[in-house]
Amino acid sequence: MASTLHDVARLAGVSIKTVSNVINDYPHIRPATREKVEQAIAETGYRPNRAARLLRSGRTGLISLVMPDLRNVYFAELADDVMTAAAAHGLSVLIEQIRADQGPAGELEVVEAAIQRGVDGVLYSVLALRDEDVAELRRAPVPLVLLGERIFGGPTDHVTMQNVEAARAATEHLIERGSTRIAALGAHEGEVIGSAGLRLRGYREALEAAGLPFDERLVPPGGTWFRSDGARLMRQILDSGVEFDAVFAFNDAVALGAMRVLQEAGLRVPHDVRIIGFDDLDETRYTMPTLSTIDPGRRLIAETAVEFLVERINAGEGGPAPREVEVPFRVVERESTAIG
Amino acid sequence: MASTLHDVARLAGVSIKTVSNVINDYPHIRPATREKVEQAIAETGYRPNRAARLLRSGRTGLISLVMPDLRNVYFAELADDVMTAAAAHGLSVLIEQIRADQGPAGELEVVEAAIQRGVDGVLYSVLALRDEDVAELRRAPVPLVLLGERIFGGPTDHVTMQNVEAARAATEHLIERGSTRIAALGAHEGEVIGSAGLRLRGYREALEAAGLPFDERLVPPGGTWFRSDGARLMRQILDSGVEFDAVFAFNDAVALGAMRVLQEAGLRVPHDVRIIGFDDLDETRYTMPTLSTIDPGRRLIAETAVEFLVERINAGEGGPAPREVEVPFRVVERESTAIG
DNA sequence: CACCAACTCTACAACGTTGTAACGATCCGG
DNA sequence: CCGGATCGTTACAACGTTGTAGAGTTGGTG
Repeated sequence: MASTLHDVARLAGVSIKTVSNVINDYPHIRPATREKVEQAIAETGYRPNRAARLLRSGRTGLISLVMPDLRNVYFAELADDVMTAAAAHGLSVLIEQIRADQGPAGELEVVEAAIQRGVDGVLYSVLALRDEDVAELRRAPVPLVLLGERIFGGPTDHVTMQNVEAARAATEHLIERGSTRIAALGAHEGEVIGSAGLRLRGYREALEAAGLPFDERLVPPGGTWFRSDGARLMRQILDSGVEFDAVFAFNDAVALGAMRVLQEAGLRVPHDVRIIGFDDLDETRYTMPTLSTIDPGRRLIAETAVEFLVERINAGEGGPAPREVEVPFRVVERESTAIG
Repeated sequence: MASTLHDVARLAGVSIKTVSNVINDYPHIRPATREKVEQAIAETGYRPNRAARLLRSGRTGLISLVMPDLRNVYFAELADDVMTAAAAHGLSVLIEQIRADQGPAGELEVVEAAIQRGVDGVLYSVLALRDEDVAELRRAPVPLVLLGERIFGGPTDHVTMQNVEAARAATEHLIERGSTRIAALGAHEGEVIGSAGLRLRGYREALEAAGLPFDERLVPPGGTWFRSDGARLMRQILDSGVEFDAVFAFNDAVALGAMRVLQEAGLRVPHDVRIIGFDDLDETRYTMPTLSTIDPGRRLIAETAVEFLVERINAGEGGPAPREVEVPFRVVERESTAIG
């Protein structure tokens, strides 16, 4: 059985409060007493009971991270970044996964369940939530910070990447190198405020700015952004016979799936088709060829979001007005978009 | 402010204990009372306080999963499987990461910290722990189940893959196809009971059985099994000029890093060099060429481990003697080891 | 030397929950 | 219709910790 303050106090011949004071560095303690207590602590192997501490302070030391499937490497890396940032604040992370097939209602349920778990706060990387669902979040009884999507004027803090600008930059990167028929892989039909919608917008903006036409046949909708989706969509385009000389994939996994299909079809990257992804996953440095991509500032997103959440937790009810932060992105040029 | 049993009790006009009884499905409650209480719970938005529960009863509905870096795709997929299995038992999973540079002492600290969090049990996927450290685990005050490594006669339940046998089968797979100079990537110098040591043993057994010599130059030590390690080790072998016609990588990430370097060097897979990995990651189906690998039975490992842990948690102090389970593996043949 | 301030320590009450023991009410068999 | 068993509910204590209030001691000042 683990020892408690009582055991230590008995052994040291003082009250439990004095032991507590020693542990919490209360200033007014005679050196002799402190030493006695410290010896008793060492002797009993006392460790403070976390549950009791938390009960007293009303905290759990736990935050939830609600996000899509960990099998998606981007989110695994995000989870890693969040856990590292949380650990720096002494927090543990409870991960709750959203499945793509749940839809907005199911997704809100997961968030709800995460809150029910009894955590100090929730980080929420939106997957399918729509603008009109956001109001639901207002009722959350714990601090909530959104990651990764852009929802304007929401009731919560919000840390996001520059989806539109980055997608535009990726597309421009291809255009600058001479590509004019650029396929976009990963669009979701009808979606506007999700990553898919925003990246599609960036893509269209770049085309427009360059005076290039938008061709629906180059933007087949559908997919959950796994490698297999990239492969499927690429095959679909090849089979359709539509002409193209570059690919902007909405994430790296899709890009890699697509690249595989291109190579299988005898097309050379970047000679016949240039391709750029989005996310800057570790593995994009080791593929054949290496993949150009967008570094969306994932680590900074994680750190900022945890920072905000901790602030909100400490602030209690009040706190600053909802903040909206966009972290900077970077175009990472590698072999898959080289000229020639 | 979050509501408590007192608030609910006041609203429902009963004692707090009755509310507690309703929540914990105590059988003897009048339907009318139950309904009153449930309505009050809904009205107040009451959520049990985890810390108080833990303090009183020692249960939290939380288990820890201590494991290496999520960036390692194998572990991300394992975490997913564990979370799915845990959810089926109504448990939430707290993930704690071990860093490779922490060493055994740091690793035990993470396990210790995980226990301190106040969880009902711990799943522990060993990274650097050595045989002599295992004794430390005996003192764990909560049930603990080990995953993935083989440590004989430990004090805990243990669910593992057939590292030696699978590695041997992978090597034999290459030998059967005519390879005789097989490089092994991912060995850790001096390690014996970790995955690296066991897979190395399987490799050596296969060579021996086939009457092939063991050549140290084909087994460069070092690495944390990321893609970059595979690339580095492969480059090292190429630079050394030693002859080889096949590669057995100790995991898929290493295999993919190595494959990239081979192709860069103008070697064709499988024509010039055959290559097989280990883990059966999703992406091995989409690389160019597709990667032959070992399916180590990851999902079954996760399910079995959670099963064992739940049993131990419910059994309390006693329970069955420590169990040792090995799940079956499978050689997955793809393009990278084709003949010709 | 009286008195106030600072120092050192302690008793007690909470935090929110659940186990224990016990209460009155109801039901059943004889 | 009485006595014991069961039902439905409650008061109280306890889990291990920390905040509050205050007691006793020491030291310095007028």
